[in-house]
Amino acid sequence: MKVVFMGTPEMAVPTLDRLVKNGIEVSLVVCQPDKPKGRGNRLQAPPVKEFALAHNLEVYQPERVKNNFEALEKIKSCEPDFIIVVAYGKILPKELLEIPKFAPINVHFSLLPKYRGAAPVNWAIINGEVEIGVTTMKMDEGLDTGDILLVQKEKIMPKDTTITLSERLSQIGADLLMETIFRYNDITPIPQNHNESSYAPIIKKEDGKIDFTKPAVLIERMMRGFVPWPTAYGFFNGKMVKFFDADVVDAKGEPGMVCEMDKVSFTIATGDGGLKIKELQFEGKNRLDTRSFLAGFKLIVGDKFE
RNA sequence: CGCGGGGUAGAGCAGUUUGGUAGCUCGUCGGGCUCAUAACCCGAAGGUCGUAGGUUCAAAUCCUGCCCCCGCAA
Repeated sequence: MKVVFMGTPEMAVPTLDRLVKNGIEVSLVVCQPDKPKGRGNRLQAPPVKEFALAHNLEVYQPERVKNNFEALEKIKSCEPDFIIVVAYGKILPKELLEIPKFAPINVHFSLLPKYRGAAPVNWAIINGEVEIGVTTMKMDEGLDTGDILLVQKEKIMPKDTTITLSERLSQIGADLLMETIFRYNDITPIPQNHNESSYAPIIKKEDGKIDFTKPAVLIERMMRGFVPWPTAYGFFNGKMVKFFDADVVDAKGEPGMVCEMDKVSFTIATGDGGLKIKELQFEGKNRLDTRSFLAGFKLIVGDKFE
């Protein structure tokens, strides 16, 4: 069996790894171009590229795939049985989807038709869902609208973050994809019920900004759903503060105000309930547990986060 | 050379502007107290102040190179 793999971030790596380990011929790995990242704006290779290079797979990083004759020809020349797409990052044109002998297959990290789009894991956590999953589908031209092949559900645990949940889902996705292509001829594609669809739009920096007049339960979910980026953040004396972990507790007070404090923790009042902070990070500082933070920071009851 | 903050005891910080005794809140160890506590009291150990040079009678502090960490922007 011969495939072309298209994917970019960490979450796509386990599936590629599984393909290689199962002896599938991956004749081409397509991912987004290296982008300037971090301090110094150095170019950084996406995780899929790192993996591919480490396993001597050919890597191709077109700026765009739409109206890109070269890209089409390059993929076509591989004569793939399947094109496997896991979090590639771009909508793929019809001409590309028609290339593989059997089908273009997408591994999507939600229970379709719910949470179509770029950030299903983040939004599922933020919305307080108790269940998510992985769906493999036969791709069409729409955004995650293709016919469903296989589905695997997964529980969202109370302290799950996008990171912990993504790790699990990416492994589940790898298994599910293998099963999908091995059993492809026995699987009957099921059209999605488009009336029940919902979208998980791409996350913006601003989405992570905490509004302390909102309920504590929602803010706590933001802390888990917006990692590793943009994180749930607020401000203190003009400095950005990121919050990573908190317990929802009973508390009353002006939203944003520190309403309770001891030597190891402090509680911020919100529009409904309080947040007993357990882990946070001030701009320019390291990420700290609250106990360490309070050892060196003179915080008092009445101080206000915005 | 994209912008900025930082590296001081096991942790988190102050001290650097104005060079001159190593400080704070914890933790650790020993002892005491209490029905009890991430409580309180007494005592102790623990530092080549990131690193390499330079200036100086004297450097955590001033100058230069290098290493590492973090926030922003993209």
